[in-house]
Amino acid sequence: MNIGEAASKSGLPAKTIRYYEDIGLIRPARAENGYRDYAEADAHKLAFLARARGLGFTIEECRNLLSLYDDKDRASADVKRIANGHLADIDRKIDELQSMRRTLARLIEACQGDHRPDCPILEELAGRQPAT
Amino acid sequence: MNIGEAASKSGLPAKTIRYYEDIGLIRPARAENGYRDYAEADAHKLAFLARARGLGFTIEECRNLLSLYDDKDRASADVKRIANGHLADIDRKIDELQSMRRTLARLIEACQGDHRPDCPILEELAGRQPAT
DNA sequence: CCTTGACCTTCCAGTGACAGGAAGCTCCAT
DNA sequence: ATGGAGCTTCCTGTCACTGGAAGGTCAAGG
Repeated sequence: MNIGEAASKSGLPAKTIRYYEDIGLIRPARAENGYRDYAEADAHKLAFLARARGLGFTIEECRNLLSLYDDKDRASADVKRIANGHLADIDRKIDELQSMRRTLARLIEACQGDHRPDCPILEELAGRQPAT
Repeated sequence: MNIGEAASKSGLPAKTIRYYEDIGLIRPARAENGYRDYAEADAHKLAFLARARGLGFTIEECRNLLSLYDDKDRASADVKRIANGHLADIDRKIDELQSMRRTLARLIEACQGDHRPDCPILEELAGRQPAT
């Protein structure tokens, strides 16, 4: 199948699929006219990549997951290790965002938001210690 | 003061401070020897930027916040609007991460993580409907 | 047979917010 | 005079794409 069909089957934009080829994630055959020619297995891998990326795995993690997917002698422990690493990344990001959220919400709460210039948000950004 | 001192006062790397100048966030004077020469007010602005970036504001939001900071006739409503927009961004990111987290944690839970190849994580990425 | 338009190809540039490093200048202390 | 720290500019790379230009290919309709 051509890239357009692979794109609609996998849910990835054609541009992205070409990019994945550039970086060596997938290697489709070529038809005589030079068009990329995706087998069903390729389309499955693309959908696999789409789901893995949707869970936030990096491209390198995807590369590793894909090679485990291809390896029928893999150990599930290897997959789990990658997933646990990614889970830890996610937890770190969530913590960071929640910390930002708390501070920001507190400042917004304290700000009148009217026509006057006085603003606790700017004051804190400017370095004034927040009122305890 | 030179860039090194501005860096240690603001907590930003010198590289970052130069970058901020490149994109027009801050415009320090220049000494006769060509060195950047930061006034106290510049150092305060850099610290302001460091805190705003630490709360996750984008550079463009920082640019707007900084111009409000400079504008003694600002309306606090304008600051609050920017902050609320950013809060909404943060909430969206948190939601997305938590959704990833839920799926990932469920898959990790289901995976034995031993020497055998059977792996619910790979199965779901490969498109098998998860057992309900 | 010709045209039209959809689809495909490659290549180049830009995104956000920096970080790393090379080559060279300046300053201060010894 | 010299050594080293600190400063300068400029170029490249990061991550994961996205947009666009210029041009080749294919199937349908006139």
